[in-house]
Amino acid sequence: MSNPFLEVVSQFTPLSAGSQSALAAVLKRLELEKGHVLVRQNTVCQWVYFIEKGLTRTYYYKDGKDVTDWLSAEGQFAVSISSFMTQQPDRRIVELLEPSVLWAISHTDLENLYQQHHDIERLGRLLASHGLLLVQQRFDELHFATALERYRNLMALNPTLIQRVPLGMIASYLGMTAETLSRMRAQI
Amino acid sequence: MSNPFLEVVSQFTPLSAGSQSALAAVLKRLELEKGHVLVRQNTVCQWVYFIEKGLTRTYYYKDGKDVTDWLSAEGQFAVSISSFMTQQPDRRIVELLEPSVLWAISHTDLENLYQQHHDIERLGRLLASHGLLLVQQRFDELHFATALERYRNLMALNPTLIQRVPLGMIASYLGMTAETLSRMRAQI
DNA sequence: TTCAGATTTTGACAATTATCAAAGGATAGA
DNA sequence: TCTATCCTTTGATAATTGTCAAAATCTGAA
Repeated sequence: MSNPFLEVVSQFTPLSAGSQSALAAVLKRLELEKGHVLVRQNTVCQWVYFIEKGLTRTYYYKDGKDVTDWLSAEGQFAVSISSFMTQQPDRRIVELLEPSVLWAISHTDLENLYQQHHDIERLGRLLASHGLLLVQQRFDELHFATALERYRNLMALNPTLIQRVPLGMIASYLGMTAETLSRMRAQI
Repeated sequence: MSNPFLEVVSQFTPLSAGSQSALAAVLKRLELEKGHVLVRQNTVCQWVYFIEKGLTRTYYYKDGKDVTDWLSAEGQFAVSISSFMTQQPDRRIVELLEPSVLWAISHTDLENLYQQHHDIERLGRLLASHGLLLVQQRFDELHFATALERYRNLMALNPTLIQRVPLGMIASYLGMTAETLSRMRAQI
């Protein structure tokens, strides 16, 4: 199994040879430069992207201010979740923070695969469940943690992100201003 | 289709007659009094509950303080999500805020149904996806909204909750203290 | 109906975090 | 190498929200 996407997802559930080749047949490999926009504002997200190499940021504008919603790196997925799931436009923008190698599947292809392969439908369920847990973890962190606790948490769980992503975006990701994060970093 | 659970879930995806009866065969109807604990602290959540009538609260203790994580009413589900999905103990407690009529499915039964019925696996995927959207909505709200915005949002989206749930729990659900919510309510 | 206990409100004050502004550093292209 | 631009830091101040305490109100059981 030479495809990194198949390697990662088969850790969620084993896939039959047929399902693997059906998936491989619709996967598109992309090499894109830093700054490339995967999903434009207020459009329908038609693709889900698996990151072989690189880094993506999902963000939106709230009252004119740039809010970093999500960051994804190697082995993870980048997508405007609500838009992909509902096939409705969404304010979320997905862009590359680094030159990246991605594997893309279209919504249409994925729906067809779900219809035809029970094990791929299962994979979809497990990936959605896993995504739910990730969002819940971030929600918990925001729910009653101080700015310092949130920063410490990120340092513990994902220290490399702090080196790869500009401070202002990390701050926004953590729900605080760049000034607050800068001060926190100074006093640790 | 006289089962309220089947009526609601069939809005996500149509189920074959066989899948419907297989689901009906493992569903257990429960009538429980207010205050009943569905999921105890630090135990594995073995059941997912569909609410025909009533109201549940999911909460946990953070630094000795009671944090209301989620509220579910008629037509929704109550579960300690991460515990149910991972089958690991979790700090979340699920209790009834009102006398309730519930339909329960065990994790084991559900896994078997997923194996045997592609359309139930699909239902699971769609319910997980839908849950993901709900958590994401709450996350967005917490991310860069003020306490007043969050309260207004709840009044707009779910005004009945405010009448059915004690103020202190609503405040915690919204990520603020009871005093702050009380003051907000006074000045509107 | 009455009362004990729980919940909500109000007040005074403190802590946290945001905002605005300006200075200091880093970075990439000419 | 130089410079324009962007990013980060620092300072002063303001706004928001939390904490602690006490009073007011509500609720349910005897």
